[in-house]
Amino acid sequence: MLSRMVTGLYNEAFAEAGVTFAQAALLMRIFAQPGIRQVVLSKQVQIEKSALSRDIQLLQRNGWLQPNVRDGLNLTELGTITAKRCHKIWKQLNHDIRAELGSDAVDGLSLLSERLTDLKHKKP
Amino acid sequence: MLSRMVTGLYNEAFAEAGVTFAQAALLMRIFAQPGIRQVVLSKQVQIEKSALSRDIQLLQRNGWLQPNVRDGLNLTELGTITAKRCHKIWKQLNHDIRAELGSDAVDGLSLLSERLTDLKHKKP
DNA sequence: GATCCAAAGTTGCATATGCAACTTGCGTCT
DNA sequence: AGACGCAAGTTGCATATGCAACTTTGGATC
Repeated sequence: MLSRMVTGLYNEAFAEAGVTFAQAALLMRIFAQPGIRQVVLSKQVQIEKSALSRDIQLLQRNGWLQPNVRDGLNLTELGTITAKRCHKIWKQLNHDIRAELGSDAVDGLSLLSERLTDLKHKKP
Repeated sequence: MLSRMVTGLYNEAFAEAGVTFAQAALLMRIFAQPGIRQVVLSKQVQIEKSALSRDIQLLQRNGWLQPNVRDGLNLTELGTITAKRCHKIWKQLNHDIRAELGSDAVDGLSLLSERLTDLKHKKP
């Protein structure tokens, strides 16, 4: 479906930096919020805590995260470099996508995302 | 991210019929196009052939698909019933979602999807 | 008819994800 | 201090997915 196509595009772009899309998103957020806890992060990215836990372990294995994970997440130097690289790719990618698909379509997605998040906060 | 939320919603709805969102989509398509080949289906739903092959095996294990898969996919009676049930849920769900998120947002998604598909056809 | 090829399908290996059950650790309450 | 409990994290089990390598199969060629 749709998400498969989008994810495919993004993964392709980030492959250059040796990371997947999901990993890139995490790296950038940890970069922006050093010492963040898994619970908080999992809410931000809407990933189940167990899934996140595993993604984190993967980042660790790749040498991007400092070991003592349970007291907050912190990047290694290598991780920091990678995060910065990801951010550059990310900006470029967003730019390209707006160009290719049209700003209106992209904004539509953001709108949808907001409304969904609102729902989540009201309903459950 | 976004797709996680959406997928979550859809899975929740289809859980009632004992199927996941992905499985429901396949069942409905096979219902609409009996005897369809995996290659064709994989293009329609934009799933890699290997992933599809496994999804198909799963449908078989659940007793929804007839065994001789390599000569075209056909539902069993049970599968047909399930597919119909899925279709009902699907219609309901789309209706609800338009109501909750607004038709404009949903239409925006469709637009995006079209443009992406166009891209796929031009580029590669 | 035997051979060989390209397309279809499957399998090995890896990531990403969710739910439910379990573990751990820290703080509270008595 | 000691027992208890909740919140954070982890682990078991399952689906969903992609890429690359392999197998199978139905035809086309000769």
